[in-house]
Amino acid sequence: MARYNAKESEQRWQAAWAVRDVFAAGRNPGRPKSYVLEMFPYPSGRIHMGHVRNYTMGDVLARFRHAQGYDVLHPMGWDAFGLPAENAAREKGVNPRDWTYANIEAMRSELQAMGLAIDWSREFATCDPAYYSQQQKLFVDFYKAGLVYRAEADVNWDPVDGTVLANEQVIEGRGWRSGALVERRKLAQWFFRITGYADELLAALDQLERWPEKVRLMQKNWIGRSEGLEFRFDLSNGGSVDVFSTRPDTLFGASFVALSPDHPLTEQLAARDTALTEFVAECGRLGTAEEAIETAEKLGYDTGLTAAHPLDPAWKLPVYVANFVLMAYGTGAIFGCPAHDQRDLEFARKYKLPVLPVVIPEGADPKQFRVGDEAYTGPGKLANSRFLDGLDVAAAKEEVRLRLEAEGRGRAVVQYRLRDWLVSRQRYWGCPIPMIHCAECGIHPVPESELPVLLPDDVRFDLPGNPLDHHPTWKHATCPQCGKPALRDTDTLDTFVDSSWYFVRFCNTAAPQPVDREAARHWLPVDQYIGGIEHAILHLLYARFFTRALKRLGYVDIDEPFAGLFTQGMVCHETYRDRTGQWLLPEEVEKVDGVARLRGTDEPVETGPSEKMSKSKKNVIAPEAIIDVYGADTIRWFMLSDTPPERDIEWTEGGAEGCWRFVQRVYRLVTEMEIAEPAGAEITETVSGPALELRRATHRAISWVTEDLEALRFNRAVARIYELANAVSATPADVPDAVRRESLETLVKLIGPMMPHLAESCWEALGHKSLLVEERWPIADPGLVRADTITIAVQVDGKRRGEIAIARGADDDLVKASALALDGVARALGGKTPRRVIVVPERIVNIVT
RNA sequence: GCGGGCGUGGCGAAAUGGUAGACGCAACGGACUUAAAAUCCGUAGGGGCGAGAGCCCUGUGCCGGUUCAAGUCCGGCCGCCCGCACCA
Repeated sequence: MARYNAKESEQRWQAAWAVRDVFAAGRNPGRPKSYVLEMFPYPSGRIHMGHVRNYTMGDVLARFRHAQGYDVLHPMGWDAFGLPAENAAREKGVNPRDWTYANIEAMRSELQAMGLAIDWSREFATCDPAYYSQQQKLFVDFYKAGLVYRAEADVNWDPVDGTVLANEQVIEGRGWRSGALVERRKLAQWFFRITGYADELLAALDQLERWPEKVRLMQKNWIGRSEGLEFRFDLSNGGSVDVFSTRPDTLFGASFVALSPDHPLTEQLAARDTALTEFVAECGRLGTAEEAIETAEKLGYDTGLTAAHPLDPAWKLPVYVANFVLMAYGTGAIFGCPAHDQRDLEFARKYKLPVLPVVIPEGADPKQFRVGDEAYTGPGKLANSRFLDGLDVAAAKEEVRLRLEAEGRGRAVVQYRLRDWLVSRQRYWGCPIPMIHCAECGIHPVPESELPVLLPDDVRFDLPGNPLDHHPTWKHATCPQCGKPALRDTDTLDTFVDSSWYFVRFCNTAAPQPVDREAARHWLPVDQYIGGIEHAILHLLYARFFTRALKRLGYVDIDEPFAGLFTQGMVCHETYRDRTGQWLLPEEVEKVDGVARLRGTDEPVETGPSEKMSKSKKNVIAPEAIIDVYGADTIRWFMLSDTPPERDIEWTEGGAEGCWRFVQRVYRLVTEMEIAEPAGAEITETVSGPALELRRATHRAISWVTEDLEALRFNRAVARIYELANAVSATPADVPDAVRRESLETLVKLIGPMMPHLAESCWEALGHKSLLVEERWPIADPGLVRADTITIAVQVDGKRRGEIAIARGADDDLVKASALALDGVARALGGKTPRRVIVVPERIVNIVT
């Protein structure tokens, strides 16, 4: 029996594709283009199952488009800057660059072993000077266009690692690597002005029709737009404070003003008030951990100041410092209206402040309406509010706005939750920020003629802090303005900057400027982007911002980088523990009659739920090991089968074996069915019976698989292919060879994008000299997709009582008569006369009594 | 708390309002084999009747509704998962 040798075949076909350079992104006049991209990997050292799933899906789409006659751009690169390389340097004494490039080598060969249809000529790593030097040019362009600015900001400072951390690197108030309590520090840092695009980024979400609704919603919430009024309270000390409110209509329900502990006025007051200083420190200690926030009591400190009500200067409100007021949102100060805001209510109850309802729900009596434990936030009519009484909420907001604007005391503003993007990192292994600080004349960009600013190789990692900063010579430069000695910026850019435009660079990786405008115009936007949901906000939002900024600078002419986005699910596996509770690797466990034991022993093993593969729980399977045993096609087929691509998939040994069996089965089908008809023969005769059935199954499969691949429903495409394989297996011997050849060649072509090596071997076994990868996608014959005899169910009162086989397009009366003639129908009717017979053509008959 | 998603056989799952469970995994019965593996054929939601062909009842988290017809639409519960979270 012919056995398919995956290892041999895969190497052979990968070499054949490379020789013909079939995946080079060509540009042929008249052909449509398709840019297929998966999120590029961080070169951690080994590919994992998540990569395999991600790149398999993208590869299927790229190959499918290629077969359909598109010019396909399907590139690969490396998101190669970042902390792990530097940590490896600190821990193992290796150079971050050597470590990174060695990892890239290892991972590239693993990806190549998967047989990906990638244009490797466009490969680059973000740590290549050729890439980051272009990024430095972009940074300078951004700076000149006012898209970059430097400002003092409260940042997360890790005192052990001696660096700023991104918000996502702070876990429960501690640095993710050092475990040290993160401090808040005021530091001068570089920011990208993403908030300038907040409105555009929000509005354009509606146009991203081929994005998951979930991601659009997450971005919408993250941007967090709210409209309101910003206005001034005059204080008893002669000063004033601005507040922001989305509910200015409730102004007559105000009972206090509250400042953030970080508000400048708080600082000013604390300088002369040690009790306040202590209160502020206590607020700081409570931290930002989520549970702390959830359970934290509302705490306030009465400053002793009063604020004059903006609509009645005689009315004085107490001014508190309150722990729940955030400096980072609005103005860092609020007015409290306890009746209509839950937080304000809790605060008012604690400090015995008035709770006056000013919005009365429909039907309630303004004199009777009271607020208990829950603030009323719904609609209603204003009351207890002087000239606002009787207005609805919207009208009252408008009235208050007009009054305060007329007095020059307030203005309508739009607030966003989104903050500007802090891009400075006190780290070595990143793109140096090309700026020079001159003590004499200020901050200047490095002149273009002096770019790139290269990372030095001779750095020490045995000292805490930023290696660039304590390098003996690197930071010393000359001021481009006045020529005096000056200092380089020793910070590097957040690695999310690197990944915000790599997809643009792929259009022409050799361009001497950041973007080859002509190539970018041709290939962009990315038609289908595929990656994990974990990037729903950060990377995808930054890349959207970057694209708009690049457009403003004239580099690209699109607003949105990714026309289609698909977020795939995670790869999971059961977890195992031994008697002492230690995690076990799957290969340390064997199952005998469904009972898990430590391999080669009687030691019982506790099997846990299927969870995302992770090193900490040891429930990982190395793709390399699977490819080694079964080959790349088997692992690819597994990733596409059974589970819808957006859901989490569970890796099982049994499933992998099933896929392997199918690989063998297809090969057997092709090699064992003896076909006299030569390759390329046409079906000339009209066929009937089983031969016609096989032709129908073949063309239905083409139609369905094509639709499913278009919609990225890989699991359904797989099921359709199994159906076709089953139909081919069941073919009687007397079916003409030409028909059998058609079904087998179709099967092979449909499998092509998913299991490309197997498909090439089968194509060859069918007598072809060409490469399957250069063949066109099959086209279904519509006449064969639609059967001319169809089976429809017959119901009596909605219950199925039989079925009839009838010609497509048969007259309703004939359908009705055939249905009524069924034994089962007569039995169910039991002599009753039908009141109605509903015939839905080609669907169903329902007889109603 | 707010927002979103999901509940279908032993498991992963299919199903434009129209025959629920396609397809796969696991399982069971049989064939082939000295034996095993591989392969092939067959069974299979649950319950019942029948020698059998087959027939009947019931079934998509729970309760109700719309409809000739509901896994699918509507209302109300229950459970799980994800995101955000003192955002004024």
